[in-house]
Amino acid sequence: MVQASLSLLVNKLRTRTALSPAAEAAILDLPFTRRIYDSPAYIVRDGSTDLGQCGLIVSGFAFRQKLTVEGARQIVSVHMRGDLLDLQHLFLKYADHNIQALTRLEILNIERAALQDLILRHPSVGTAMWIDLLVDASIYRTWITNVGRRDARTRVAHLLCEFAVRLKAAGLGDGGSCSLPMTQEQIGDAVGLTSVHVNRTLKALERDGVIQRSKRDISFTDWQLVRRVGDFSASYLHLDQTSTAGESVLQTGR
Amino acid sequence: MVQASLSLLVNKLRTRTALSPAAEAAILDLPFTRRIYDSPAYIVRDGSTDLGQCGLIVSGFAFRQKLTVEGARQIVSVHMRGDLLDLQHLFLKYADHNIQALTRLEILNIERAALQDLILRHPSVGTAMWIDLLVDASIYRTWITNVGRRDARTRVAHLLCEFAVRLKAAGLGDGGSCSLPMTQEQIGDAVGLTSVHVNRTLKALERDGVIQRSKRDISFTDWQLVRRVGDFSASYLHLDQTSTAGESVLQTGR
DNA sequence: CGAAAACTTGACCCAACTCAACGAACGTGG
DNA sequence: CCACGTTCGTTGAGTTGGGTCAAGTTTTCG
Repeated sequence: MVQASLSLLVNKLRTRTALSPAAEAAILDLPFTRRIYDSPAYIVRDGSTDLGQCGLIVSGFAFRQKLTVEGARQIVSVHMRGDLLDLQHLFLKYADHNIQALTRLEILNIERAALQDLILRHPSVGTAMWIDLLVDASIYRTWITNVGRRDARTRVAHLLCEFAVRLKAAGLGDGGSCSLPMTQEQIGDAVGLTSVHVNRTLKALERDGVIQRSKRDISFTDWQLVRRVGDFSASYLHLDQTSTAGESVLQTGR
Repeated sequence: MVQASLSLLVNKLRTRTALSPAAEAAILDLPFTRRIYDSPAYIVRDGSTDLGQCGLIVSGFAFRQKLTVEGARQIVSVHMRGDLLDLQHLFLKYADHNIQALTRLEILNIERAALQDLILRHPSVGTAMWIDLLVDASIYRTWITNVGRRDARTRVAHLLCEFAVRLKAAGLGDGGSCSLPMTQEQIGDAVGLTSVHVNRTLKALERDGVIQRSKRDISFTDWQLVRRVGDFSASYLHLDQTSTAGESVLQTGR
């Protein structure tokens, strides 16, 4: 049970780079505490200097978010099972954004000091986390591009594609759907639109046969079509970091 | 002369975390080659697997950029003296964006292997670079927010504020101006607007006394005013990582 | 079962875009 | 150092994608 949780971290880091057996053992030996958050709970607050823990998501979803003076909210990333939340703050003095639970969230907290120590002792772990950071940065760049230069239809479709691929990579979906627990307002906050316009956009995508919806579940029958509509190529997710061949989670189109 | 160049890297990393004398010496001993790029030259191309070098900017400016299928361009970051360009790709198999020279650019190329080795031998260097990565990520998050949730006036002012602060931190400006060698089209590509609208926005900011312009130089007399107009707080730049007190490059307003 | 939250839909509006023309600055070669 | 082509900046007129407001309707959940 205990092992099962930290092995999630091992598996995650393994997708980033090869780990030595000693490193894997050391990860499984990390001390941790378990914690549950309920939906709108803050896990980290912007400006907080209390960054002693690093959270690993075991189940549920979380998102990072920033607010403008006007009170507008921008979701800058969404995280799921296997993601490390506080790598982004591991060496910083204070948080520069908020992290919030999107759903009921099961977190495994690891002491910052233990993690820093682990990285020192096992460089491959440091490398894996470094790569994780790089992938996050790549996603940020893609989101800037998405929000800055694509129209509503493309933006929303792109987001759906990203989630479908990431959910599958996290072992949570089949790649052809995304049962994302986001409200339309939250989707809007992620792609820089209003909830009203997200609603119209989703309806249009459904009308055009690009997506199917039932409740909050969104699915695709024609992956190539969604990809095209969303101007999506999965390469920025760097899911093939460790694979030698070109086997990929989904056809990425690069 | 040779030392003078790599000492730029030492100084840069020192702003991220304390370095051991041995680490500093090791940095100064890194083998490198110098290279000049002229303005629209590509330094790294999206998809490239040729990521053997890591470039340090000695003089000039560079930017990262992504293109959509529609051919629209989004500039996702701008870099200046002291910035490390390829930390973003150091452990990845291929580039996920383009890096281009914004001006004539003097780069100091360090072998990826030498850098990886340095990080292994001197953990403080790894930490400093890690922090550098974290700050880049923080800037990305801020840009997503800027592009996704602010109006044109605020967006442009925010960008100008960021550059003023970063230029000063890089020893290139007085904090009250930014002589940025960007065309209005490039500014537009950075904030998700058209060049025409950037032009109108800059004129409006000038008319309202927020900025002054002569040629491409933009300056502020009233920093607090620009900050307010741009909804800017410098905290996301984490410039006070190593300072113990609250001394800051500019009044950051947090 | 009832209240609150989320989703829909319509009518109207406006910030930013497009297109287009022109002027200013810049660099390059003769 | 000047002529000239090219890039960059400026401005106007008209258009539009997405926002706002507001009133339902449906879903969710205690």
